Amino acid sequence: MSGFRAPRGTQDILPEEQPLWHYVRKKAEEICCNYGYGRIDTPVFEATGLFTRGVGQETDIVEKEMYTFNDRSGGSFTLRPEGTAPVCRAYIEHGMNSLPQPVRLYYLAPAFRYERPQAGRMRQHHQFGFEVIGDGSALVDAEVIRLAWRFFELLGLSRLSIVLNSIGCRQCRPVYLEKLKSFYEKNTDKLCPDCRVRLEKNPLRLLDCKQDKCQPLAMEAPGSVKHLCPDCLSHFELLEKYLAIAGIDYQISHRLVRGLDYYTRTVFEVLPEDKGSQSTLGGGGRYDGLIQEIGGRPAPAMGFAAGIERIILNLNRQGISVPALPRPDVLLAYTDGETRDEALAVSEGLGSSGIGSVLGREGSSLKSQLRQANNLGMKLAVIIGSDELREGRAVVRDLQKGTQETVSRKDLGLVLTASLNI
RNA sequence: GUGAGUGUGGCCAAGUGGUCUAAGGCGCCAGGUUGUGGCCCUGGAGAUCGAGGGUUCAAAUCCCUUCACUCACCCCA
Repeated sequence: MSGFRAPRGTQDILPEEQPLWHYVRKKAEEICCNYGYGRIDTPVFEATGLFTRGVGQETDIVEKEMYTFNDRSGGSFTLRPEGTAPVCRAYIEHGMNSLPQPVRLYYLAPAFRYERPQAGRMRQHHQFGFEVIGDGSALVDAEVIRLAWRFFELLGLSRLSIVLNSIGCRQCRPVYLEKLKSFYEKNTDKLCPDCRVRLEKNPLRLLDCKQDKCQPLAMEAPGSVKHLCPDCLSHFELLEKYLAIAGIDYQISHRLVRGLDYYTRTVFEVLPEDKGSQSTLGGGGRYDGLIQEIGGRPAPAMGFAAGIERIILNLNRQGISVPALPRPDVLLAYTDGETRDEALAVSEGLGSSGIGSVLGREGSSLKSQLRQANNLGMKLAVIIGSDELREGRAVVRDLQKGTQETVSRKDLGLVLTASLNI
């Protein structure tokens, strides 16, 4: 094993894995187009401040996971750790608030976080996400959840579930957090060490602690839904109604909180049945304050992002097979320099009529070229030897049936098209 | 950042102090007469046994260090 390897937490996606990747991306684009979303691609790095302000100074992402560097101008930049803030930046930068609202955008892009890799967690991973900006209606919340759900359905994944919660807004959340803190303060002796820190720093996180000793407390702790202000409550009730109409099942969990500071009101996740660690397939929520936070005119928004690596993990676990990618079915074999030149010309000719082909390896015997054809899984081999060259013919060998015929080279395109059912 | 496990040719893998200048399988390459694959047969290429140091007459095999990978915690997609 020689010196260089892919950096820790990154991976090469080899040709044999590409059909899965292609499948997921294609389904994502398909469904987004149907729901009226336009694709957006943003730079792989952004000004660091976009994330420290947008995602939140207190989050793990900003505190310890960002790939930040200075370029030669001295400016500080960061490899995108998540997709929402950049999309919002683009929305503001391009004046999309003067487009008909809401604006619907989706993206397929890599994201980078400095973490210890493990199953389903990479330093470079890939997200499929979509955002609806400029409409605060619960109808939009329902739309994002529907789209997320229908996407997984379209992929063929089954036995997934949606977990839903509302964590309130600037008005009601502080009140709720006080309630939560006072509940936990009465029970500090029953908390794990981590949770004692959380109590001060980020009380919401107390709720999703996985330590056994914290479980009972988290179950009993006051839920945010019971402490929503009237506006947030009616928003949440409307969302439930819309989801019911759409026929989407979900469970409400007051223990669902998400790690990014920008969420308001609705938060949700999509989980597979066999919840291991790092199992969340995707998550999202409403972020009504983000656009303003990063310098835009206030605009409500709602979005979702899924991890493509985790999707593929689950496609594999559920044994879902995906279509193969197109590939040539013909190998052109030859026997010497002159026939090689002719084979090259034939390959070009076939290519221009839409028939892909691969030339046999230079210097290989005919036997060896046919072996190559077999190893490559070719359906047909076309053999041009000196006899064929002289007579204006070619041998078309069917590698599956083991039969062959000699045809005029003028007709080769037609013969191949017929045998390949193109 | 913390904890555990693993590390022998592209892949799987035997070997736990000398017979290892490392078995076997897959894959790859080539041959099995005259221009023809897939099965079979034969041959070939390919490993400083993750790296560095130590113990020993002798180490892939023991000790130390280090790196990487895997899994889990944390957190998230």
